[in-house]
Amino acid sequence: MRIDARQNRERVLSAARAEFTAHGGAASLNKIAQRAGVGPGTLYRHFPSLADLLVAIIAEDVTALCARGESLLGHPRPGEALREWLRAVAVHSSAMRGLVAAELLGAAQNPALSDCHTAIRAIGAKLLRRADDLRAEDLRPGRTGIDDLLTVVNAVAWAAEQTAHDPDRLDRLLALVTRGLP
Amino acid sequence: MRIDARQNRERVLSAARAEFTAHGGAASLNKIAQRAGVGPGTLYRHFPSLADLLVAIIAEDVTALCARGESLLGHPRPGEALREWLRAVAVHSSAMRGLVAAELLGAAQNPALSDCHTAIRAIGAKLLRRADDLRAEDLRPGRTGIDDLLTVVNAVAWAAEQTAHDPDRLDRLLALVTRGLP
DNA sequence: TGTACATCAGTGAACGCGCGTTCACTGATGTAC
DNA sequence: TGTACATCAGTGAACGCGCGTTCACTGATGTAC
Repeated sequence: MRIDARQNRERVLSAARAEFTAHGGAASLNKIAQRAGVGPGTLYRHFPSLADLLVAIIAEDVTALCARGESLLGHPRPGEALREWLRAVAVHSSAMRGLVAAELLGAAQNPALSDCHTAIRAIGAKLLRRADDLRAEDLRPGRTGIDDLLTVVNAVAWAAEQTAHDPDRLDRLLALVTRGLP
Repeated sequence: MRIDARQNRERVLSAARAEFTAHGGAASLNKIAQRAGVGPGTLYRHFPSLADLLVAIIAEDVTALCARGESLLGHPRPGEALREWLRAVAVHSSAMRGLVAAELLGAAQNPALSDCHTAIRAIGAKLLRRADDLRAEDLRPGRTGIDDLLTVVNAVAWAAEQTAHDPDRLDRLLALVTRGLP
């Protein structure tokens, strides 16, 4: 890829993050291009659809999230590891006015985002199983599955973004929601 | 109010419910008018802004929700009463693709919706306090407040609407979230 | 009860706007010699 | 190393579209006599 092309791609991604953060899902592609200092045609050359743009933005974070999860698999206290990772998921999902949470929950409709969702789910399932194993006597059919757990974490991440900003709220809601976990 | 005016008002409200249910926050006022069989001017005469339309729709449900809460204050098992009412809140908030949940969480920005939010909060606080009182020995500074509780309930109601429809999901998520409540 | 009229709700074409998207043209980059 | 050229990224005016919103006009309703 040509140097200027790569630079423009980065500038578009950066502008898109800013616009999505400012306006959530109502962000405009023309304004993203304008903020990036490129013409709309340039934006389209790099990202044929809005979904491509979102995937590119989200994918970077998801990679980091999965790496974090992998390393937490070696944490001496599995329950704590799970909570720490769920908090990282929530922070990630809070981005861009909760747009990330909304997209990930509806990821089934979008093949590219679906990969992100699958990756998160996989590492989350490992962390949850490891935490569960420590008290195997509690294993019961109805124990929380990773899908419901991630759905709830995404939900509170989104909710925390919808109201006036309160720095402690996300942690309070997460505590409420993960109460009863190993 | 003239008879035909009242009929049109009802038809607009009904069409709006249908359009919001189909398209969430992306519903179009012109299409609502079209579906109702009235001109756009008629819609504007009854509801000068989209917020007015939403408030009118939501307010009806909120009234019923508060009445339900009041009657549940006489329920012999306060904890069960609280859960039952929270489920009713969740069902209400799920309406229109989660738009109701989103609006109620951001209600602070909208005076009219804010009244709905306040009414719900008031009856919820009563139900929660009644449930808490039964085990007063557990009263601790960090016990869940009604605001966080309602936020979480709205959050899961919204989340349940974002994904493919699974009739059991809402109840599972609510159970997860209210685990640890009196 | 019947009729004439004033009121006000309803109409819908039309407006301006910003959106997503296209494409003929320009020009910078990287390469081959 | 220097130069000529082919490639392909960038440009941005322009398009069609559907949106929210307006307003001069029509007509139904309810009332007064």
